[in-house]
Amino acid sequence: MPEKRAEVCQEECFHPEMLAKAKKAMLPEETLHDLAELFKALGDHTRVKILNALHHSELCVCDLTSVLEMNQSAVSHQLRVLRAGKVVKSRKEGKNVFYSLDDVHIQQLIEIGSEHVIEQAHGKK
Amino acid sequence: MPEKRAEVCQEECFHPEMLAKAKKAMLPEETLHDLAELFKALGDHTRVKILNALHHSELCVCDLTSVLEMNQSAVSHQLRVLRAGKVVKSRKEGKNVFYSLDDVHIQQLIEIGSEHVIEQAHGKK
DNA sequence: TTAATATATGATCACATATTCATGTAAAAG
DNA sequence: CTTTTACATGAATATGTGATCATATATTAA
Repeated sequence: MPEKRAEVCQEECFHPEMLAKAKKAMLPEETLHDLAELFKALGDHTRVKILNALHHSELCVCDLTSVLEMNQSAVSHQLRVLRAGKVVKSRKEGKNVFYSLDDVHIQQLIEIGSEHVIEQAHGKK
Repeated sequence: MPEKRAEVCQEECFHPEMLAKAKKAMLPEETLHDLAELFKALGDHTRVKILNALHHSELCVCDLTSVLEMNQSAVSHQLRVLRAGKVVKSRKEGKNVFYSLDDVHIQQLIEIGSEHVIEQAHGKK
């Protein structure tokens, strides 16, 4: 009659070789942290829409409010998140601030992600 | 003396050609929604760590609790999110449930994302 | 100077979400 | 059957987050 549940699984549960390999191949904690922050920055409906709009050319904040049909404050707040997450970069020109995707990686993430969800939606086996 | 702020920006703010192009090239709402959900599923420290562990081979829940050094309940809850987001798939074998990345797209997202954050961390100009 | 425009940001609030704890379920062993 | 093991899940709670409102800043024009 065990007094409490085991804290960890029993030995027979482990798969030592695969487990050792997996542990060895883990990225450093800092990289994993940054990676989670990156995907978190991408993981919002409004921000995905912004990135989609910026896919082919830079746009100013005002252009984005027009594409998104949202008020300027909400757009600016989300742009802040994207800037902090190094997902977009900005360029000031007079009263306007133009935003664009930070680099080709971001483009690729959007493209590959789109492919994935479109395939899923088409009900592949 | 304007009684309230303008609801939308003035005409001189817009960049009609780029704006029209951007609007035309927008992905369908449903795709954008799914894309945001996909990145949201990836956007968490625990889940990123799970995906990193699964990068080279499938692992059972118990293996994952060992890699992550977290209790089984927390791991299972996060696996549920990953399953719902079609990020991982599972396979039952006796008492064990083995998880693996859903397809090559997920591998690519992890790889490209890692490249991006590692470049950023190395302070490129 | 004052006013208008484009953008940024702090505060608030409602809602989402990650972890923990307790418990449920399913498979295998005794 | 009962027990054990591996995993799933509901409830509760604490923390995070997105939209709105009001306001601040910066640039340009009058």
